[in-house]
Amino acid sequence: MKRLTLEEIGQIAGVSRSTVSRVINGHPNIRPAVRQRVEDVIRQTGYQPNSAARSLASSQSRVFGLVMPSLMQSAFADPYYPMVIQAISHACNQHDYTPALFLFQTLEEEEKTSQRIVASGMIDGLIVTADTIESTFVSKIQQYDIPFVQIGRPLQSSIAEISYVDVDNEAGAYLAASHLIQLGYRRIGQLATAHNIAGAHRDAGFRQALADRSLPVDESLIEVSDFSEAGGYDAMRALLERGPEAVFAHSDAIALGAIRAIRDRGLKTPNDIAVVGFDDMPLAASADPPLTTVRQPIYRTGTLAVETLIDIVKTSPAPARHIVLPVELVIRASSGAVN
Amino acid sequence: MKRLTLEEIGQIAGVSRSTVSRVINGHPNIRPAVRQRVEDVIRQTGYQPNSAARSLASSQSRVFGLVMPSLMQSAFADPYYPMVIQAISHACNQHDYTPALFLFQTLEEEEKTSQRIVASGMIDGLIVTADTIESTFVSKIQQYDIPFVQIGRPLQSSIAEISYVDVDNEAGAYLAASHLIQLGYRRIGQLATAHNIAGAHRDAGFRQALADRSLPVDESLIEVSDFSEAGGYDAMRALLERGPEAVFAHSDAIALGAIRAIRDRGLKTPNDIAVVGFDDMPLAASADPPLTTVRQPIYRTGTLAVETLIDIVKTSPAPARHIVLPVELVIRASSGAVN
DNA sequence: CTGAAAGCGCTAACAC
DNA sequence: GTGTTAGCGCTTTCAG
Repeated sequence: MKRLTLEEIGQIAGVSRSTVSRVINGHPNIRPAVRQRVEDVIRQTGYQPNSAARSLASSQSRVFGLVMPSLMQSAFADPYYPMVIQAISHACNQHDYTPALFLFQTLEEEEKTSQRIVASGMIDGLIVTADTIESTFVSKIQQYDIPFVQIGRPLQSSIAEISYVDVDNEAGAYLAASHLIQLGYRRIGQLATAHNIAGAHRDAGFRQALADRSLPVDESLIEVSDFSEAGGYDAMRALLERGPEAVFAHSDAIALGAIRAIRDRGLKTPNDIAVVGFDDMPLAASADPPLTTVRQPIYRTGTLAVETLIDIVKTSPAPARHIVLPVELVIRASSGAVN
Repeated sequence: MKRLTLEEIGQIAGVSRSTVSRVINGHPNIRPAVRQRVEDVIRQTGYQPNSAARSLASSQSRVFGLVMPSLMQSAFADPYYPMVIQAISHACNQHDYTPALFLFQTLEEEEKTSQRIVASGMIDGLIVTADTIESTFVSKIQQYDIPFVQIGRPLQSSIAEISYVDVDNEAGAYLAASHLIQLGYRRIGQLATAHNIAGAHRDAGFRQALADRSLPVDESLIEVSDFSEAGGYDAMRALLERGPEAVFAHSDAIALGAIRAIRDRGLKTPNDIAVVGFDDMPLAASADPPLTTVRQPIYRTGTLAVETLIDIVKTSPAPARHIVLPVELVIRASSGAVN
């Protein structure tokens, strides 16, 4: 079962290799009868073009890199990334692209590997999830002329020239905080995430909601957490000392940790302290109590990242694309709005 | 900043392209002075060989495919897969391989995409996590002559010719059950996973432990669950009707769900019902109560899968490699062995 | 509308 | 030890 070549397919079909190539690549101007014949041979032989030869001749690999820079390992505990990855994988399959995965655990690994991949022509474009403020990865790849889209919003300083797909974190936080305010809570805390841009936006939305009702922000009611359940637990324990009536958590995992901390303290959610999360992960609905949360379209984010990248690759050079997806508030029991 | 070629590097260094190629590929028999000169030029220019040309000439892509066949989406909720992926990614980076990710949500997607990748020569080898008994993916790729290793044990029927990396599920379950028996529990239940080979092995180990103490297995104390926390919750609720004194759960997520079900029923772990899990995920230690569980080396599994595959690719054709990693019982509060 | 021919950038005999 | 040369299998002008 030796692998066939274009030439051989041509021989069988009685045409030249150029014609076979044209058929495969969907060129117009092929006599229908010929096209038919060639397609039949391809189907019968199960022929698949050699991808290395294709890349070499066309300087297109049809491979996208999916990059998650340093320190993502912990974040991997959050189901957010698995979900994005699934979406990206599916979209790539759909469009005959192959997603290559690059996770970096150290800066050294990032340096060495990224150098290898961007310069070897192995990759047509990059999807980067670089939400950490400190990450320098994006500014590094900007120097190469490889197309890329970022998931999450870039730093303000370079936002104009970078394509991204993000959700409206600010509006989501605004919704969450407004909801709590409307329910009558006043001492509203925040379990916030630092070092990431989404967190900054959520914080801004939160503050805006309070400001719009002329409510002061009590800085002592803001605790910083990582994205884990355990982080939320610890942060909430600290916050408990200062007697908040309600908290807005920057992720569902954090919110779940907070609820556990509240329970461990002998208090109840939402009766004693109301909780709102962010994400609307599957477990939010089945939590105890079910979690009021800001739903963000995670899967759609991944899909759009791929589609945007394809678009950029196709029309490059192109102006940067900026996509911000809407979010919605899902009201459940944990905020005290429903029994 | 046009991309350089071997030829040009050779020109700069004053040697032929072959010599440069030899230097890059670490051939012996190069005059040290020449090697030095060439390496300097490469470093200074930041030259990276074109990977398509390399693949074409050498028929080696240095890309591995990481395949997760159908129905994995739900399993993705389990932190097991993210952890394996991280390990694989890291090991690939280490060895200058690129991991390409293939998740399949439908059989059709699996069919189309796998056909494309195995036949196009884009991939040197495959790492397959096909633990579902029903999966036909492995038997399909066996027909191509592409090297692959499976994570988890293959079906008995084809185990001889397939390379795999697995953990000793049977021994782990045996350890868990024996632990409970030694603590004096007799009505020991199981929250089992169906349709997967690891689950079958864990079930076997569980039964063996009982058999070795001449204890009967009460089939009514075995409930089937999926791998999620919610699944464990539901299964435990059902099991509660039949009054088990202890349960062995097939994963930590399931165990956590079970503990929640026990608590919701107004009972306590381990006082009323002891619980043992499997995996030793990070959250097992911080659970309430901390979870007694069987620790399996997930990260190591991924690393070994890559290293085994590299070994196979290098020495192909080669006899199948069978690696079974040991597990250990981690005793914490949930089994009632420590206060 | 189709074929011939010239590469794409590299590896690997084969010479010397 | 190092250079010369012939492909790897495809895309893409250029003819006709």
